[in-house]
Amino acid sequence: MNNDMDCNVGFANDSIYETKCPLIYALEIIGQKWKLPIMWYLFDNDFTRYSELKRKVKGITNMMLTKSLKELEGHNLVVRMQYETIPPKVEYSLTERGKALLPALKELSLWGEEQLKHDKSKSNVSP
Amino acid sequence: MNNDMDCNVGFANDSIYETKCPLIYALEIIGQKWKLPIMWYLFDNDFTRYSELKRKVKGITNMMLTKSLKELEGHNLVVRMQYETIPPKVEYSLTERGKALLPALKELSLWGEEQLKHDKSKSNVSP
DNA sequence: CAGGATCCTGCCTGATACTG
DNA sequence: CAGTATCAGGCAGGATCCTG
Repeated sequence: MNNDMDCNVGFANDSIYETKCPLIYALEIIGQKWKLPIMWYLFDNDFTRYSELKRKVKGITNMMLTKSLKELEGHNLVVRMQYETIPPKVEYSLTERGKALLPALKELSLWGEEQLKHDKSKSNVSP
Repeated sequence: MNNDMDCNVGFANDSIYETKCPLIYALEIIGQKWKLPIMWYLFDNDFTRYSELKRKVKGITNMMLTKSLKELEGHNLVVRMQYETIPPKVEYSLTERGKALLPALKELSLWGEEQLKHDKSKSNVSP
C-alpha cells in the first residue's frame, strides 16, 4: 500500500488544491446525499428525463435534483441535452468520466452489503 | 451491471433497514468529514495512539476525533485498546472489516486523482 | 494523556409556491 | 415539462474550556 501521501482535509477552492488527497476530493464531489442515487440510476437508465429522475429517485425535491445535476454537470460527470421542443424536453446521461466511477461504486456497494449484514445482527449502531 | 435494486435513501434506524441500498449505507457509515482521513492513516499506521492521530489528521478537533473513533468502533471498523497505565495509553487499529474497505477506497482514490487532473484544467467548479 | 461538556454557526435540506 | 425563488429548521461540525 502506497497511500503514504499527505491527506489533509480541505475544499476544492483551497490553495492546497494540488496537494490534497484524491480520496477526500472524490468524496467532496459525490459524497452528498443525492449525487450517488442519481448516478446509480443513470448507470442503468441512460438518457433519462428530468421528470423521470424526479419520480425514480425517491424523496428528492426539485431544488436538490436541479442543484445536484448542475454540480455533476460542472464536474463533467453528467451531460445535459436540451431539445427545443414544446413542451421542453431535457435528458441527462453519464459521461465517460461519470461511468468511470462504476468500479469504485461496485466495490463500495459490496462492502456496504457485508457491513449491513454485520450491523443488522448487532443493532444499535449510530452513523 | 446488475445494480437494478431499489436504491432508496434512508437512515440506518429506519424500518426499511434491510431493503436499503448498500452503497448509500456505506456512505452513511464512512461518508462524514473525518472518518476516511482517520482510516486512511490507520491503513499505513496500525496501532496508533490518540495523540498521534490528533497530530497527524490535520485540523481535527478532540470532539470530532473522539466522536468519529467511537462511531467507527460501534461499526466494528476500528478497535480500541486501552492500557491501564499512568499516564493512560490508548491505541487504535483497524479491524478486518475496516481493512476490507481498502480495495474500494483505492478505486475511489484513483478516480479522484483523475478527476482532480480534469477539474484543475477547467477550474471554477463547486462541490 | 485521552478524552468530556458546552456553546455556537453555516449550510445542507425540505416545503411550498411560482414561471417560460 | 423543467425548472426558480423563497423561507425555515436541524444537525454536522467548529471553538473553547474542563477533567480523571
